[in-house]
Amino acid sequence: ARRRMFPSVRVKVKGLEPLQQYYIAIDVVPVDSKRYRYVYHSSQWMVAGNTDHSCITPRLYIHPDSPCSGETWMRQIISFDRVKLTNNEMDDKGHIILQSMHKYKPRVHVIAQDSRFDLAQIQSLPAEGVQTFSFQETEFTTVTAYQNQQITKLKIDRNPFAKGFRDPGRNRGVLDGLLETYPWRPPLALDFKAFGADSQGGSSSSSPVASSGG
Amino acid sequence: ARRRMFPSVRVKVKGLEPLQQYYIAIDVVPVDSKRYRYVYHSSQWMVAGNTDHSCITPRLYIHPDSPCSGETWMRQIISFDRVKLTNNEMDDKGHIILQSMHKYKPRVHVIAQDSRFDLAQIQSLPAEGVQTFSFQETEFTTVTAYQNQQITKLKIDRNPFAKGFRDPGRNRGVLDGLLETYPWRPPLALDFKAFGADSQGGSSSSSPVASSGG
DNA sequence: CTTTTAACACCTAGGTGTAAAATT
DNA sequence: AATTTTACACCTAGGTGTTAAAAG
Repeated sequence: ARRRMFPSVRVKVKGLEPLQQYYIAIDVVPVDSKRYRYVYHSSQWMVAGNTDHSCITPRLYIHPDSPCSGETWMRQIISFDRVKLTNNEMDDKGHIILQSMHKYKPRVHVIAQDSRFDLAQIQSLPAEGVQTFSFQETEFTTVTAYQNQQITKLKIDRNPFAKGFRDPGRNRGVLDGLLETYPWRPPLALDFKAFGADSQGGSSSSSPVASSGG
Repeated sequence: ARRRMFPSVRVKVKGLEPLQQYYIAIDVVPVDSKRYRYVYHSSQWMVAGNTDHSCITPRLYIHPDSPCSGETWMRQIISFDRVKLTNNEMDDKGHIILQSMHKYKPRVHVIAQDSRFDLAQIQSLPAEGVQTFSFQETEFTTVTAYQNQQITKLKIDRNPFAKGFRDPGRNRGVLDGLLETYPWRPPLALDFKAFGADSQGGSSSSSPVASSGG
């Protein structure tokens, strides 16, 4: 039970040293210690209990282009479209482990390569030389089955692997044309599916160090 | 015009420091400066001209598991099954560039990670801390179209992606059962296809640092 | 009852040899 | 004539939501 995160986190970075080498990584941290349930008739997530996230260290996903010069990182959009989420706490494939029915927020880390440390295979963040960014609009709620039909529609319309479920003809939403014109989706609060069957979350933005859903 | 190398080079390593980090890489060097042609009626390659290889530095393919501890490297068979060969001298994808109708031999490099050098993105071999191995039986001749029907048969029988060309029924050769019993193929001198249409070569062995075709 | 898992059809993405066409 | 390129059908490999079954 592991699926890619979709929409994926995409960022632009500025202000790096052009010749310095950097690793760029992503992790996903809990927003709170609450468990949520989706109330269908009011179309919103409501607190349904407590959970203790305190003892688990989030797994780091190193961008596959790492390490790379500041110049190269700044020249392109950095896309984390291969990040995989799982609800299996025993996962040994290095995927990001999350609990279903909880709220999370991705963080992007820019890590300057430093000869004092062996960053060759980073398992945890170094103490220095790290800058961390996160974006309110990328917050999401994990699920194993979609709770919200708009999410299902967004995924089917946007994820190339879900093409088989697209309704041919007049299924195109009002935003479709805009999204094809503007690669950066405007801030939206969205749920999205990620686990064996689901997860719910939103992602998109543009900022000093911008982030946007794929 | 780029294809995977098949059979792929597979090696076992011994004698590494268990806790030391190593990169393991492969490159392919010319066996001589001759151009060859295949003489069908005598079923052999014959010299057909000269070429100057002297000014080109072979490209290095770093094993995707790099860097990794000596302990981990020694515990598994190291397979280079994603190595891609091309005859395009302008290739900018980092694939290994070879000329058709020439003889080549793969080399495997074991590179100890050394904090004095930045091995994070190796383009060329460092001056120290490298051990290089190669195996006579992995020598091969590059082609763009198969010259030898036995090679075609070997590829179709052994390469999962060529399954569509397998002849159902009594197409199985005498070695098939053996090969399924023993993962290490005995030394064979073989041609094989690798370019837009072809390359010819063999690969297999068992040695202090063993190598075998996939 | 709510939530998770597993099998499934349907896709994307890419690795095969083939055969015909193009190149040299 | 020899060699290379291209389009192709046929595979492997893996990412989708769906659905029914399983689990809690």
